[in-house]
Amino acid sequence: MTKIRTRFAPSPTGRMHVGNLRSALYEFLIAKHAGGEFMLRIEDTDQERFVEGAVDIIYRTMEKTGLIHDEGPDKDGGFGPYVQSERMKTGIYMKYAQELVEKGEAYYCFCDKERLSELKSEVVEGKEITVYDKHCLSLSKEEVDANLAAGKPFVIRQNIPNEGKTTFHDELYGDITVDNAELDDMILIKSDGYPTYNFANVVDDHTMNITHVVRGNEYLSSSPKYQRLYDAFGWESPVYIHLPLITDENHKKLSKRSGHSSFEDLLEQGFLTEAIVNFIALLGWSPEDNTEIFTLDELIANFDYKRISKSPAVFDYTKLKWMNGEYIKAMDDDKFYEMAEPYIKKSLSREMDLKKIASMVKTRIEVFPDICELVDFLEELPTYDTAMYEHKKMKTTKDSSLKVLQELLPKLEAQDDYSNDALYQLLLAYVEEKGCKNGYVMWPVRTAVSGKQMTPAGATEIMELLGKEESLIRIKKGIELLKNA
RNA sequence: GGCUCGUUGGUCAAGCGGUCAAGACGCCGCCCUCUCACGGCGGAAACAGGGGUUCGAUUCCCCUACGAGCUGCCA
Repeated sequence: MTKIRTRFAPSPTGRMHVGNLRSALYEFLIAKHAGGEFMLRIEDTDQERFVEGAVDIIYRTMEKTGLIHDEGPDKDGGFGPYVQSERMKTGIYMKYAQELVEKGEAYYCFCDKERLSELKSEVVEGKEITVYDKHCLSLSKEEVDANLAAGKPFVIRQNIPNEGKTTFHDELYGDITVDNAELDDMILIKSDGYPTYNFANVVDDHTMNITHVVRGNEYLSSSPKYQRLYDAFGWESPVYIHLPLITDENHKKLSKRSGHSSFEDLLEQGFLTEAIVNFIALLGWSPEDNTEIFTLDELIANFDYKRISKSPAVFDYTKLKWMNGEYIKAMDDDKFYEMAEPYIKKSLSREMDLKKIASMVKTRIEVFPDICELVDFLEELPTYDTAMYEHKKMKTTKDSSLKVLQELLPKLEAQDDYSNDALYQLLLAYVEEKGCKNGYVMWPVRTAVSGKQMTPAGATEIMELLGKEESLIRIKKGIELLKNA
């Protein structure tokens, strides 16, 4: 049995789309699960869409996510070059295209734009659909040579007969058969000399010994054409695994408009790399048991590609957030503090125990930017409505709150130890004295000291952070507000 | 329009002829509690429709509906 070889073959056109990242992940997992090799190939045959720096994004993303390739432009494994524009310079694509021409499986086409536009076309849903009429297939060898000698621009097209059927096999979808008449003579070599994706892909996958071709579902309907190419060359076709689409909440192909279509978008929104990888692994695949949290190594161990789903999956941002929260909660405190610190500092200029704040906030966020709105009240007491003092469950009213705060004020002024424990004891003693519920006094104090309906900490913890001076200022402010209410 | 693929709760999904149709997110309720969160417990919520095949269909086949993808000198 030969070693499994998969490849990730992105086009350097910008950010790393999550669909692409998932393809890379699955390609990596399929290879690694079987102890095989995972290769990176850059498909830059479209010079128009090439984006400067996009290749770096690809490298960076793969390194960050841990999808380490065994071979690629930066790691020669003997199958290079690994960049299609460089492969083109070796003449490989033209050589194979000409082989097909000789076999009658492809032909030179000299039709210009004008002629092409005269072809009968049909407009469906705003899209123009034209089918090439094989006009140049009838050109004689002499005519072709003459045109070539004259330097006439040309493309090379695949010659697909109008009769018969073509079948290919997909591991997930089974055998798929189409009438050849449905397949048009696609272009193999463009007029700029570059191969099209369709052709380069087949030539490269074969010459680079790729055993399993893993790609998005959008290629399913053109696969018969690729199959014909393999057959024409007499090459054994690879194992095909087409992946279900990832869609947005409207069930449309995930696009930039969604705001979270790329890996970089998600990082900017405060997601952890591990959580993102974990989440997208589960978009279209599930393990035998109900496990949902996986490290990359665990994914490698458990990934069985036969369990990949066939139907499209909606990218559920809410669940991603939940999963990110799970990763945050599982993080050790030092690591969490390190990552949380910048966000805490962003909304706090006062001197405070940042570590304490970090630990308070840890179980309350899903994404790091959540921290800001959680701690902002520590910086400055927000303006708040005195209606907040009324709480049914705590049995508090504005009047009762005023009374509690007024009675507590002298005690708090006399108190020097503003540690959480000491403060808590002090308030508890007052509760016992009054014979009321804890909340009856905690609620107004917390409200006065935070100005918020909910906080990531209790009243006394907040006072500890704030310190005596600021705590008293806020409580007095509360009393003022209640008096005027 | 044609072709291809798909269709289990709102979402991710298990299921691969006989189940009270898992689990997770989200939602709701209760408990815990110095508010919220965490944690614990519980709840509502699904096999697109119609024909077959079968003793028996969510599972197999066909049709319809719906959805998506492709139909580029883009990948």
